[in-house]
Amino acid sequence: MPTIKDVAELSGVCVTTVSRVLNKRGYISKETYDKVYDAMDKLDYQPNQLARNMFRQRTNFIGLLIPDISHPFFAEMAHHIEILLFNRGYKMILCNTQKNDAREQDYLNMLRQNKVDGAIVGTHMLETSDYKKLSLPIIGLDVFLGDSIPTVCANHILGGKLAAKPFIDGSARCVLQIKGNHDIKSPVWMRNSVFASELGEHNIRCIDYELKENEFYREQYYDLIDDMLKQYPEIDGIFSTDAVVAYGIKYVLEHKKRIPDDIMIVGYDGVEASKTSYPALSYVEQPFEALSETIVDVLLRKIDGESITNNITVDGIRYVEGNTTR
Amino acid sequence: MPTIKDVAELSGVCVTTVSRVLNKRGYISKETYDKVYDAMDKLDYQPNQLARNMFRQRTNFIGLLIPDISHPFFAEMAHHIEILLFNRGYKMILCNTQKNDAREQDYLNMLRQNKVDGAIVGTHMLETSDYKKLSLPIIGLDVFLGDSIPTVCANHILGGKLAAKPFIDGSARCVLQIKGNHDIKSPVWMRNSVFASELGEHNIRCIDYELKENEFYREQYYDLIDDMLKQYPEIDGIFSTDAVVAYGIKYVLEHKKRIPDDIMIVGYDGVEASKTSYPALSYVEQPFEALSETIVDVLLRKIDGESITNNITVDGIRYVEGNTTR
DNA sequence: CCGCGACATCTTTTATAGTTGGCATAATAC
DNA sequence: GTATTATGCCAACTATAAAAGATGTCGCGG
Repeated sequence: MPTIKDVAELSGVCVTTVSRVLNKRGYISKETYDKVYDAMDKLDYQPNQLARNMFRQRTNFIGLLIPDISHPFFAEMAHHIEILLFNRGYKMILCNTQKNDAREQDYLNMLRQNKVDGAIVGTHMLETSDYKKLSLPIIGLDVFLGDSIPTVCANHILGGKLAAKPFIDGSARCVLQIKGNHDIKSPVWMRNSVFASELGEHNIRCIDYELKENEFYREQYYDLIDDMLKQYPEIDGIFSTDAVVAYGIKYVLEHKKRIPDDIMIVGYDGVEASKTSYPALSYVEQPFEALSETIVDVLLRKIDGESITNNITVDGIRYVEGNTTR
Repeated sequence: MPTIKDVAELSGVCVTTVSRVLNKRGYISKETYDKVYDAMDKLDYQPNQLARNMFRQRTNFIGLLIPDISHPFFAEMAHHIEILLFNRGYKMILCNTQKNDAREQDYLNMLRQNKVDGAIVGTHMLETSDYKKLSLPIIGLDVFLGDSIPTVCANHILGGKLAAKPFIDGSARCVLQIKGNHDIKSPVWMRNSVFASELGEHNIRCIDYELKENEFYREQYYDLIDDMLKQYPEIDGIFSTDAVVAYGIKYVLEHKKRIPDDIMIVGYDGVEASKTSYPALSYVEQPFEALSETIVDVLLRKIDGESITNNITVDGIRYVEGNTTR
């Protein structure tokens, strides 16, 4: 690989002059400029970013720490975030923690050692103090990581209300709510409590099932729904994320119950699965683009030195009516 | 951020000794070793990888170049690849090209400039020469990138045969095959030609539709199926990737046709969608784990200097019988 | 026509944070 | 007395950036 030195030699100037041509700094004569560019073309020279980064003390790398990229919610977020970061000159290091705290710690150390400029964190098994001491611009995606770290999330209070309404309007009597594992401190659980209390106000029974920490493998969702519906045959509604209710629809249809007549189903998120289901799923859609824009915007502002510590709720969550509700 | 110098001062030894402790090189007494580690703990010291990488001339970074992480096939591959890379001490830079050649070129330049040790490429809009001149260990994931770059893929010839069999066994008469855009040089198209010729041998008509270059937005699949089924009402079978046939099932059910009695459907890939569909999809499953293992293994061997240029077909593709075939 | 400042152009030097090799210098062990 | 262990010191090295310095040219006033 040619270095700036090779370019300097070939074009007959000193290294600094080449550097100044590259960075458009100081005075350069047209003649020198052309000579340098000719040499760079001839050598197919690409400046070494490692050296640049070392000097500049910044890398334009951003870490994305999530439990699992194969989960559609995170894949969708990663998709949008990557586009926005790319457009603003940043590169993304993908870190899947697999909900494993050792991996999470390893990745955090790696990110520090590699001097990433910032991180977007959508998981945490570690203590908030572990994040605080990173002294790195961080944004929490749907997770609380401590006082000084802003959390960006959709309006999950409204989300919970929107999800409850079709069950209320459709006169449900007993709704199964399958929730994520609440050991993680996250604003998304708001939707679960709001959902339950909204139902309660209308005297609709709400059966809560909280997924265990290791119950995030999606193959387990089907069996879980089987268990719950056998234990509570009176259930006539299911509310959970798209990924879970996708198995719910399959289960209900396979057991010859009618949707929405016998059982109503409402999803949360608005990923691919909600668009391909038949009957068409009624779901609460998260504002993926707005979330991503806010996250990237706030993170880059933090990187540029702005002090932002307050949590941010992004508007745009909405209910999409399908045929799984009455 | 503390540097190796700070650690040296606090522990009362010289920088060289700290470096020796860090890299387990030369003679170090237990006493010094402990002193240095104490100081590192106190300072919360993390070695600067930029400086290390610069000296070592390698970064342990791998670029993953794919069209779109929100596509379930790539999300699933990325998931497995990331785990394998992490376990072997490598980090992943995620590069979504969005099937845009300018972005692809930008990303390739970035990867060179940042001195990644290698790349896994699952897309290409550029010329093979653009990849060749990178002089970087690269593995093609389901794409041909030129003579010197090995391509890893599943056995798509067998895949095509497996996909055709249920249509033959179920006495289909006219099958719609929706194919990806063939402008990209890829071994996956083998399945399409094998599929068509297998059907041909049994006098089953095969209507091919090739997606246009810009027709990879999944929202368009539904309308496309609508068009095709209206144009050819005699169609009694559909074969395409899971992502496409997910919309196919929805469409067929919405139009009150019966699956598999009126229309048989077979998917390809074996992503999440194939597991949640009702009726349960019959599909050809790609060996995601074996593919990922081979890709990572071959790439890391190339990085370690082995010369590997031959393409590799991974075994393990199989047909999973569901209820969308007779 | 000379002196001086302003400006253009390019070079020298130092810095980024770590690794490594060579060599010097002890102390300890056998 | 010599081999081994342990550590320090210095310089060279990775590829680039930038502050400071050197040199040259030009215009203008005296």
